[in-house]
Parts: sequence; C-alpha cells; structure tokens
Amino acid sequence: MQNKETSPQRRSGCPLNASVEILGDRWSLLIIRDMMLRNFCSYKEFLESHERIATNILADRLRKLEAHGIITIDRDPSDARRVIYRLTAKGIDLAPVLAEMVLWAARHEDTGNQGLVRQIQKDKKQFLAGVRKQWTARTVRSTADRGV
Amino acid sequence: MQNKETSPQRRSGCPLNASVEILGDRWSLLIIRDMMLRNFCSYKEFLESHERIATNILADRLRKLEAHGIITIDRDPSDARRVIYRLTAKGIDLAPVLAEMVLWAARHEDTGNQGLVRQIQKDKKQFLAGVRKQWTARTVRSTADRGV
DNA sequence: TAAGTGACTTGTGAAATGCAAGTGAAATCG
DNA sequence: CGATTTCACTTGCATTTCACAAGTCACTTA
Repeated sequence: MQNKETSPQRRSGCPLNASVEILGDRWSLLIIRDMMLRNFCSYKEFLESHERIATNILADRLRKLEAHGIITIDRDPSDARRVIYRLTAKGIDLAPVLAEMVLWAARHEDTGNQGLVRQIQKDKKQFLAGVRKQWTARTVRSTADRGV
Repeated sequence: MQNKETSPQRRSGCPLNASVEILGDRWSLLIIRDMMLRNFCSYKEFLESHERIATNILADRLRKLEAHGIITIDRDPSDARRVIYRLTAKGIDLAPVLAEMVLWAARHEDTGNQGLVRQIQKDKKQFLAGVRKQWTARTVRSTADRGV
C-alpha cells in the first residue's frame, strides 16, 4: 500500500526512474496491455494469455499494480469466486507509453500484430481516444452494475 | 549478437512483448536516458549516475543493448583505455517512449526534475526534435573525429 | 618506471523467477 | 444433497538474476 506520500525509498527523484521502478519488469506492462486492449479482467484470462505468465508471478504483479494504484481488485457480486481486475485512471494513462513501445518495436523488431500497429500509426491521438472511451464506458457500466 | 532474423525465441509476436523483453528491467532505460539526455558515453559516468547501478549489471546491460542494436561500443582512438558508448538510430528512436514514461510518472508520482518535465509538457514534438538534433550533431562529429 | 585510470571480471549471498503441485471457497451438476 | 468443477490463488523447490565488494589488467600519466 503505497502512494505519493508514503512510497518507500526511490533510487532517485527522476520521473523516468519512478516509471522504471514501477513498470520495469518482464510482465507488468503485458498485464496492463491485456486489460487495456483485450479487455481482460480475470486471473484466468491473464494466465492463459499468450506469453504464459507463472501463476505466482501473476498474483504478485496484480498485488503490486494495485498497491501502485494502477488497477483495482474487486469481487464479482454475481459470482463470489471471481475477482474483477480493472484499470484505474492512472492505469489507463499508460496508453501513450504502450503505444510508443508498440511503435518502436514494430519499427525495429520483427513482430506480428500488424493490425494494432497500423491502427496506432494511422492516428495515434484517435487510438488513444478510443482506448480512453472504451475504458470510460466499462467503468461507468461496472459502477452501475454494482447497484448505484 | 542477435537481429531481426536470428533473435531467439520470443514469448510472443506482440510488439509490446518485444519491447518488454528488450527493455523490461530496472536499468536499461536509465542507461539510455543518461546517453540521450545527459550525453553520457563512458562506463565511469554510468556507474556514477544517481541510481548507482552495480558494475557487473552495467557491463551486462551494455552488452545486451549493443546486441540489440541500441548502442554501439567503440574504443576511443585518442585513449585506448576508454570505450565510447553511443546510441544508434534505433536507440534514439526510444525518445518518445522515455518522454511518455516521464510524463506519466510526473503526473501520477511524486518526482523531481520538473525542468525536464515542463520541457516535455510544453512541446513534446519540439523536445523530440531537439533530442534527435543533438544526437545527429554528435554522431556526425564523432564520425569525423575518427578520420573520415 | 611507479602510480594511477578506466573498464571491466570474479566471488558470494540474497532475492526474484519459473515450474509443478496443492488448497479452499464457491458454483454447478446429477 | 453430495460430488465434481471452477476460480483464484499458495507452497515448495530448483534455477536465474541481482547487489555488493574485491580484484584484474591494459593503458596512460607523472
């Protein structure tokens, strides 16, 4: 449980260092990608994602992402076994970071998913607006679902 | 030594996954930042950077960055002890990624270096143009220095 | 030629990771 | 209603990576 005030000793005050300390590992951004672009929101879905994260690592990353305020973790009111993972506004604000990383790799590495790449290349602003809109719709709906 | 053709087994073809496999650790992007923004180009400078990377990790990351074509490693012709590390075009193309990570952290975390942040916020395009121009100047000069 | 310098390597213990198996609560099936 | 599944994890263990300290070695400078 850390926030702006109580976050533990950073290696430096550099904002890039902060990002790297929070997101700099081999899995966190992939989980965020699955939530942002594929609308994944359950443990099982993340586990079955193509890169095959180990279950203990997944549990750890989800906890850390929540601690950093990037996702929320809630029980599904209609099925008490299920847990629903959702991006916060802070999490959705990572869309530009993901977009630039996708563009960089698409340009310099041999990668697939050219559909996504072309979509981002074509109009970055519109792509980001789309992601944000999708997220707003889902958040509003899920709030309504929980009986507001 | 890996390139588009011979790179080893990726976990998936997703371009974001490629970026994460190459850059997803706690140090690589900081080294790139030091080269891009602070004009660092020697081992000693990286070692003395504020986040205090361990020397074996630094050597390992520099090797990997070179293997991925993000930096070049050359001996200094005027002092054979010294090694000069330089960003390639592929490396300088990471500027937008760094910029977005800086903006995200500046917005959501408690960080310093507000000068840099404001510079990027004020005009992202111009900031990127500046980085690229700086790099071009240095690359041209260093090529000339080596007797072309 | 003796004393640095710069760029590393090596050794060691601690921490993070990957893999397989197991747990426990809640839902669904027969 | 009891048995089986489903879901979200936890536990154990071997392997890999990391951090820290010390040492090496080619080269340069005094």
